[in-house]
This record gives sequence, C-alpha cells and structure tokens, in this order.
Amino acid sequence: MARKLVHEQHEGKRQEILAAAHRCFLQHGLQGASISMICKEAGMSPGHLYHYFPSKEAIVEAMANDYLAELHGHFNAHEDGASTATVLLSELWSMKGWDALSHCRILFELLAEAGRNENIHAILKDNTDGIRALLARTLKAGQERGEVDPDLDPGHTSAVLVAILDAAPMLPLMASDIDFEESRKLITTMVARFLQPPITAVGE
Amino acid sequence: MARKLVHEQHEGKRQEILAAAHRCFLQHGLQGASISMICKEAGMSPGHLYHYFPSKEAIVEAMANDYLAELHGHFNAHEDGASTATVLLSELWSMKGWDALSHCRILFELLAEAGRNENIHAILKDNTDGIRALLARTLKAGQERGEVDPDLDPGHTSAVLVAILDAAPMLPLMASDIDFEESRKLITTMVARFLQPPITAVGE
Amino acid sequence: MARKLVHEQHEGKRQEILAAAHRCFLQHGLQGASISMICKEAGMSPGHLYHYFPSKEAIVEAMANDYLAELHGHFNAHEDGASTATVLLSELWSMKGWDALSHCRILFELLAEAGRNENIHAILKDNTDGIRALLARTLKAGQERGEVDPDLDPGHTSAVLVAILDAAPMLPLMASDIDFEESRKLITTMVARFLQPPITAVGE
Amino acid sequence: MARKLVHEQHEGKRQEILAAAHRCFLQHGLQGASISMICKEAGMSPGHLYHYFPSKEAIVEAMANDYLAELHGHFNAHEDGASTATVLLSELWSMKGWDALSHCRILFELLAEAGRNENIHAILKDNTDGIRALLARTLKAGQERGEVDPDLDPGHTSAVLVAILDAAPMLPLMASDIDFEESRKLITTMVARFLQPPITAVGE
DNA sequence: TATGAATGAGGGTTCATTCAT
DNA sequence: GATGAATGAACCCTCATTCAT
Repeated sequence: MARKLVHEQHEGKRQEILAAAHRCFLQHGLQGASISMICKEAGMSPGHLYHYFPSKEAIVEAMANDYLAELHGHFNAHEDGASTATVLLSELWSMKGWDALSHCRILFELLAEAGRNENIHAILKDNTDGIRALLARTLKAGQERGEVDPDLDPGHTSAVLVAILDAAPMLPLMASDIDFEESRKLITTMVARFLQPPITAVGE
Repeated sequence: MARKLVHEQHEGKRQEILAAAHRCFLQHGLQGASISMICKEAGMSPGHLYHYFPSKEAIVEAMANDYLAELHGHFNAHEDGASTATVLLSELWSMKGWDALSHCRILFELLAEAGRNENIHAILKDNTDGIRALLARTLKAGQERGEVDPDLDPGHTSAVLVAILDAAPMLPLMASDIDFEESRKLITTMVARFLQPPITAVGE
Repeated sequence: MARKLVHEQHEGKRQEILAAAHRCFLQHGLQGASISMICKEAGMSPGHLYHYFPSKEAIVEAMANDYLAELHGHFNAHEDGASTATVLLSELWSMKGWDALSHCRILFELLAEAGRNENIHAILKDNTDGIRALLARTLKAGQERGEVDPDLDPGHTSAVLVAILDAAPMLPLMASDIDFEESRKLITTMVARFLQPPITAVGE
Repeated sequence: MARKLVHEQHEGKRQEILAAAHRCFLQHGLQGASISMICKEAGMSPGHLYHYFPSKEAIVEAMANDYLAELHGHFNAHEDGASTATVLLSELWSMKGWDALSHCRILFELLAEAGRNENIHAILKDNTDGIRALLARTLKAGQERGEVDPDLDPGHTSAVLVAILDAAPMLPLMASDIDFEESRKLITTMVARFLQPPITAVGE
C-alpha cells in the first residue's frame, strides 16, 4: 500500500519533469534547452532530477514517447465507432489543445531529431506504426462498406494520412492568414476527396 | 577585372562554408553542429570562417535562405508552362536530388527553429510566400481552364500544397516500407483528386 | 544553524575568488587577467567560479566595491575622534597594507576603467562620495575650531583630498628615489599648509 | 630630396596610426582596443599597419612616448621665464585641450600599465624625470629668490607636483559637481600654500 | 528525498600576427 | 605601399553530469 503510494509520487515527479522539459524544449529546442533550465522550470536541483532520469537523452526519449502516446490515445478513443477514415481524421482535428499549435510544434523537433538519432527514430516509428495500423484497419472497413476507394493500399495510405496530420502545424507557421478552422476545413476536404471512390464508378 | 575575380573567390568561399554547414546541420542539427565542426568540414580555421560570416546565426540564416531559394528556383523553371497545378506538383517531385531525402531533411530543422526564432520564421515565410504566389497563379489559371475546382480558394490551397510538399520527406522517415516512387504516386493522386472539379457537377 | 553555515561558506568562497581576482588584476590588469587565470589562482574550475559570479564584469565590480569599501572603512574607524583633517589624513596614511603599494595600484586600473565603464564609474563615485562626506564633516568641524581655513569650501576641498589620496601610489611608480615614509611626510606637509588658516589674518 | 619626402610621408602615416590608436585606447583601454579596431579607425588594413609598427606593444609604447613628450613640451615652452613654480603650474593648467579630460584620461591607462609593464614604466619614468628636473630647477630658483620654502627638497617636491598634475583628471571623474575652473583654482591654491615659505619667518 | 558544490570539455567568438599577392 | 585571406590559441562562458552531504 505504502509502496504503491511511493511509486505514484515518484511517477508524479517524473511527469512534472517531463512537462517542464516539454515547455523548455518548445522554447529552446531539444538541444537548446539545458538541464539547468529544465531544473529551474521544474523547481528542482540537478542532483534531484538525475534521481528520476539517468540522462538528458532519457528525458527527451520519455517526453517523445509520452507525447506521441497521447496522440495515439486520441485515436483509440474513436476506434470502436464504425466511422470512415474521413470522419476519424475530422474528429482527430477537433482534439483538445491541438489548435494551440505551440503544444504540438514539438513534432518538428522530433522529426528533425529522428533523422539523426536512432532512438528517437525508433520511438517515432513505433508510435506511428500503431496509428497507421489503426488507420489501415479503418480504411479497410471503409473499403468494405464502399466508402473508400478500393484501389488505395491501406498501409501506404495510412502513412500519407499520418504525414498530413503531422504536417498540419506547419500551416499557421508558414501562412499567418490561415487560421485553425480554415486549415481544418481545407485538409478535411482534401482527405475526403482523396479517399472517396472514383466518381466514374458511381456513374456507371 | 581582378577586383571582380576577388569578389567571386570570396563568394565561392562563402558557398563552400554554407555547403559544409549544411552537411553538419544535417548530421547534428542546427544547434548540435558546432562552429569548430563546420570549420573542420570546410577545411578552415575558426578565425577565417568569421571573415565570411559574422556569427553562427548568420550562417544558419544564409543557409536557410539559399536552401529555400533553390526550391523556389525549381518552381520558376516550370512557370511559363500552362500546365495545371497537378502537373506542376508532379514535376516538382521529379526534381533532381529531391529523392535523396537526406538533403531536404533540413526542412524539419528549419521548421522547428522557425517556431522559436523570429529571423528564421521570416526567412521561411518570405520564401514560402514566393512559392505560394506562384502556385496560386497556376491554380487560378487551372480554374479558368476548368481543370481546378473553382470553389477552392487559390491562396489557401497554395498553402496546403506547400505544406504537403514540405511534409513529403516525413514519409520515408516514418514508414520505411514506402519508397520514393510509391509516395510520389500516392501524393500525386491525392493532390489530383483534391484539386479536380467535383464530378457530380459534370454529370448533371 | 546549518543553513547559516552554508551561507557563510558560500560567502567565504566568494571572498577567496575576489582575492584571487585582485591578485590577477594587479599582475595583468582588469582586461588582461583572464577567467582561467583567476580560476587557477583560486584553485577552481571555470564552471564552478560561475556558480559564484555571473560574469567577469560582476567579479570586477564586486572587487572594486570591496576594495573601495575597505578604504572607506578605514576612515570610519577614525570618525569619532575630534581630530582635524590633517591628523585624519596622516592617520589614514599609516594604515596597514597601504605602504605595500602593490595592493593599491589597483586604483589606477579602476580609474582607467571608470572613464569608459559606467558601472565602475558609479561604484567609484558612490564610494568616493562616502569618504568625501566624511571628510567634509571633519573639515567643517575643523573650521569651527579655527584649525581649518574657513574660506575653503568643504565639499570641494574634500574632493581634492581624496584625489591626493588616490594619487599617492603614483609617487613611487614615477620616482623610485622616494620611499613611502618620505612621500608621507611631503604630502602631510602639503595638506597641512593647504588647510591651515592664512597666518596673515592671525598676525593682524 | 625624394628620399626625405618619402620619409616624411612615412612619419605622417605613423602619426595617423598613433592618433587612431589613442582614440581607440581611450574608448576601450590599452588591452581592450584591438589591432583590427585601430586599423578600422585609421582606415588601414592590418597588413599595412604592421608595415609601420612591428607589434601592438610597439604602438602602445610609441603612443605613450608621444603623449608624454607633448606634456613635456608644454613645460619647455615656459622654461626660460623666471616664474616661480606656482606660476608654472598655473600656466600648465591653462594648456590647450587639457580641460577636455577625455584627452588625458589615457594617463590612468599608462599608470596602470606602468605598474606591470617594465617598458611602459621606463617610458613613464624617463618622461617624468625630464619634467621633474625642470621643476626642480625652477623650484631652486624660487628658493633663491625667497619665493619658495627653502626647507623643501627640490627633487622630492618636484615629484609631488608631477603627481598632483597627473591626478588632476581624477577630480571630474569622482566629483561631477566640480568643473575644470573650480579644480584649477583649488589646486593652484593648494600648491601655492605648499610652496610658500613659512609665514612665521615673515613675522619675525 | 533533496541540495548545490564541483568538474573540465567544449560552446561561439576575437585576438595579434603573417603572408601571398 | 597596400590588401585581406589565413591561422590557431585564447577569450568568456555554459554544458551534462557526479558526488558529498
């Protein structure tokens, strides 16, 4: 009982550190944020922080995992519904905090890092694979119901959908004249048209 | 005459430094690559490097500008053609060196940096605006020829197209089972369907 | 209790650093003395030194403040005595360590720096103002007792006295044939004659 | 003839460099001013500057010599007059540009440097000795005419006078409420009383 | 559990100086 | 006479990490 409480406290501290780290990483980058900055942000001494994580690298990796798992979790919440991929994507886009792009700009950090850090690459790939599998299943179901173009390869298509998802925060960064709602609509339209069965088939 | 030659030599050295920097940035990140690394890569002493650039920041900015300008230049080469946006995008994707994604992974570094560095943000935005204007014009021409859905706002749509372009290097990073040719086809299909006028209107 | 001890240890280290810095500054100048030199002199790593001071500038300023405060303190020790300014000055000159001019040559460094560094200027001025106020009070008391020329403006005269005090280390530097005792006598004579009431008035 | 012209041009350039160096040294200190700064100020490339001086040290020494020689020269201009030391000092204080203390603040730099640099020390001493000899002669003449206290040792007294002279720029630095004219009067009064024969002798 | 003293390598940058042109 | 490319050591300062308490 007491053991469990201690463990929970420990886990709580870990999460505090990761949250502080996330904030620092957003503001200064994965490499630009220093341990001492994270310590200050978390209200903690460096010696103590190293009680919870063995290295800065471990903090980055844990943060990446947590962050991506949260995205993953969002998809799971909709899994049981029999909605088509379009709906699924649309739902995803309505998720809490997503419009606060500051929160998800960290994705670019991770993508950049994944290109040169094998560990981060693996974490990104693992989490992405989970989402892709889910999307692929949904796409296949959509194909069976005739809502999705049967010629699209579910595996490949799921990758494209995830890429689009990850690229979304780019829009406000490049084009300040497009607000969140606008880009949501545009991308939803694009994906819908992408997935829908060729109209010629309907006409025949 | 001699003066001009000297100037060209100076510019040549600058380009060498930028190329070396690009390589280092790719391998270690914008912040992770150190001046001394860049010097070693460029075969140069640090004191001399500062003869050509006043700071590391200036090197990053010049590199970003050069890199993005090169992308911009690719588009201009196709401008006069009366092709629809689809063709344009498809053409872009065939551009030299683009498939060597190591070369363009730097985009993620820039996107991450743009989120917290006002200068890089401005550079990214300026170069993006150029491409967007070009794409918007092409889209409008396509709409007039009936090849592009007239309901799509050219300005907003151009932003989406650029985002997709920039997101492309993500695909192999996340999904190693998709090769370049495959993703080219997928994205071309998606964009083509995105832009095409709704068929229902034709059928009626 | 323990907390206080820790704080004292911290302050002790600070003083050690300042003492080491003083020695280095004497030998190489404020600008010529490097952080790594001070570290070596203090038996400390650079990283650790920056635990106690945020910058070299801060070290210089703290050193200047401490050094000038020490001079100031010497004057206060004599304040309650009802001696005339002459005696006060004479006493000052007998102060411990003052004859070891190597210790006070630092004043020239500070004066030179004060001409182009606003912070050092302010520190010098603040500490000087304290001494001047004290001297001015003593002069006024001397005037009331008829020991000091009543025509001398106490405020201005105090400035001259301080300047003479500061200039004293110059003598052995320029004229190696004058030892400390000799210059003490000369300056005391000069100041005594400067301050004394014009004798003509007495004779009339 | 042509040889002489060349030599004059060469000497002119040297003086230009020294003037530029003086300005830089004033603004940044002997150590803080860099060769490249001096080059920029003198409108010259570093390679060319080293054509005129073998090292930075040589520039500092030449500058010190020139500067002190200029002071020396001022005294010589008054030498033949049979005035007492008081008059001489007063005259000196009226010298052109002296009130622009920015010009003579360099003295502190030299005094500070002299404490740790044997060459500068020698230069300072040599030039000071010249002035001291001159002052000593004037004092001796004053003593013979009964205008100067015969008990004062001319050699030592001359040193004190030079020290006072050098300390003068300190006044405005420490006490902004004292302008040049005021300090001139104060110091002249002090020196006059210092030198004058004891009044008791007059009364007898 | 929690602190902060301590390290020393390495960060970006400037330095005095040399040399080919 | 005059340039500016070139060097590499040293500048001030920050880093991730360890350890005694």
